[in-house]
Amino acid sequence: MKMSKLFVQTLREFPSDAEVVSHKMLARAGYIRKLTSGVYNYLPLMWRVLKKVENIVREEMDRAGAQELLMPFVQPKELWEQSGRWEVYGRELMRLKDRHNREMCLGPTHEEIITSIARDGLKSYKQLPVNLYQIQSKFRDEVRPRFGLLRGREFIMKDAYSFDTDEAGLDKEYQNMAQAYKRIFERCGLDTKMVQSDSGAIGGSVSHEFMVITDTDAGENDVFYCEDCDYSANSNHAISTLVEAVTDGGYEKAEIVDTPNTKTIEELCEFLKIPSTVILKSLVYIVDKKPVIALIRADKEVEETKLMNAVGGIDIRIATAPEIEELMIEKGFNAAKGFIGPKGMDGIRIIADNTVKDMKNFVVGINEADKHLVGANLGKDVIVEEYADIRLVQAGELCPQCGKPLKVTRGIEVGNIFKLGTKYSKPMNAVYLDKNGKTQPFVMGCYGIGISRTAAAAVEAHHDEFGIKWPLAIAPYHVVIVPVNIQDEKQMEVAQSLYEKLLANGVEAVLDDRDERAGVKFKDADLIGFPYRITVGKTISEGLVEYKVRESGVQEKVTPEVAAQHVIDAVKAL
RNA sequence: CGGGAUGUAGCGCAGCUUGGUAGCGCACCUCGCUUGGGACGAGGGGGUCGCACGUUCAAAUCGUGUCAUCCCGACCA
Repeated sequence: MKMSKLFVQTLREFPSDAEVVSHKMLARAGYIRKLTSGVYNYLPLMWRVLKKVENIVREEMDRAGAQELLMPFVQPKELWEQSGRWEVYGRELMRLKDRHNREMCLGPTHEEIITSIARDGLKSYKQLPVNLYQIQSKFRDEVRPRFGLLRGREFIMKDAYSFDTDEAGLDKEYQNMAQAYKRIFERCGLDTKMVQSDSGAIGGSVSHEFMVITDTDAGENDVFYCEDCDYSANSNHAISTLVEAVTDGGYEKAEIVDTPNTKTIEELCEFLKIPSTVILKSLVYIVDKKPVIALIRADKEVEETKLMNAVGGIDIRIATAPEIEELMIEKGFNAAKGFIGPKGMDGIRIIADNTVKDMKNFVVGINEADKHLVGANLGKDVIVEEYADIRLVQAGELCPQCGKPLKVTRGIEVGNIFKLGTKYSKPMNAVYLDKNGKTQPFVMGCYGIGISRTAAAAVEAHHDEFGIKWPLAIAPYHVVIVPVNIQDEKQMEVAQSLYEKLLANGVEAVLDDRDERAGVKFKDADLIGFPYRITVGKTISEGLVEYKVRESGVQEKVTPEVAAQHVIDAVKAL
């Protein structure tokens, strides 16, 4: 490709609406252009990158035995009613009506569709196992799209679905996919961590996420991991062993004491001269529009997804101050934000974290302003009927596998694998006949990779102040050849023949034939992120060109033949 | 959902307070000059100032509404 013909416009400045690196870089370097919130045009450079990621995914999925197909973007309501998700998926599901007023949606994922395909096409155990996948645009009407391609409303995803006769078969395929994913991300030049995760709205029991580790805001997930063993988990699923702490308040009897102006845990600790580990904290959440009280040791935080799962809900948020006051008044108390407690909250579901079990003679709110009950005990002063792990792990707590302190980092989720079991096959009556002629529901798994997110994550992981440093395997082009002065016949001649030689050897090369000053070409090359650059300049009089590696910054003066060979070898090694 | 901010040329912005028929930098086109890290000079093309209604002789500018975009928040007791 000649640079003069390449459809790209680099900008001098970062667009004002971008805040994360990948969004800034991709927009400024002319890869993407926003059409509307969370929806982007993939310009030619971007499309080349996306196709490369897709092809790597395709090759590895095929190698793993999966078969590609393509399902529709528009889906009928009826199938979603069969799975029960039409009601529960919420506003993220983009719904629309056709001219006959029939309700449809834009597919955010394809469990319903693939299950209907399997239901119709897989009749016998002899046809199993099967793994079907597609690469396609998805639409999710996010509450707040941001971070460019990392959290778009429309994005490209690879989604695969496996069908097995039993759990053992599913386990095997799950491992098979985990291996395929490792190869895929490695080939894309990404370091990923496979972490345990909650299975979320998609449902099912076991799941793992593949995270690109980053230390920026672009990583929207907290990942807890152990450096001494292989334990790692998303914060919504992580567990830990607590460091030992004082959980006995030491009070000799239960009594109500005045605790003026102690609306926060810190104020209460200071006033009573006690550690927060002997305070029982009461938090009000609204789960599926109904209040739920969560009890937890006050030095710990509640993990909302865990709480939601414990309750069995599908939507959760912390209650607002007015809602809390309303609840207190409804139960016959005066509004006293900061002093709420479980006592007298009849009819409200109360769930206590497991940390509460060990607490003795503790301090707890009693729904009265400026007062707390000290020396409280379970079964007497606080009645708990439901315990669960609803605690957010904190760095420094101990690894559940080996007992060493856990660390935390941020991660970008680029892939996930789920064991669905019969979550969809049962309600949708997707069954096959087993050896005994008996109908059985498929045992399913599903496996996703965010193609566009993977590309953006690669930029997050590989860039510097000057621009993108694409891994060779997913770079839009492998190399740019820069003749410093296109008026110089010798330079152009060498550049042109280098260009042709590289093309002939299967290298994707760009010849920067623009009549621009060298600085402009270098800036653009760095911004766009060509993995290699060959500069043909003054030193051509000595028969030398400059060969430069974008990733390392290493450059050397070599003959055109040697420079070409470097690139050809690198590309062949892919 | 709540709060805040912003919509003026492809991108980044000024002009708005104090109404008078739109400007700067980059990008783009032409010519000259220049050619190793975003040169310089001259000339040029491109905008119903987000949209609607209103006030006014006159609206980018004032008012109301609306749409869009971005950020923050959604109370940890």
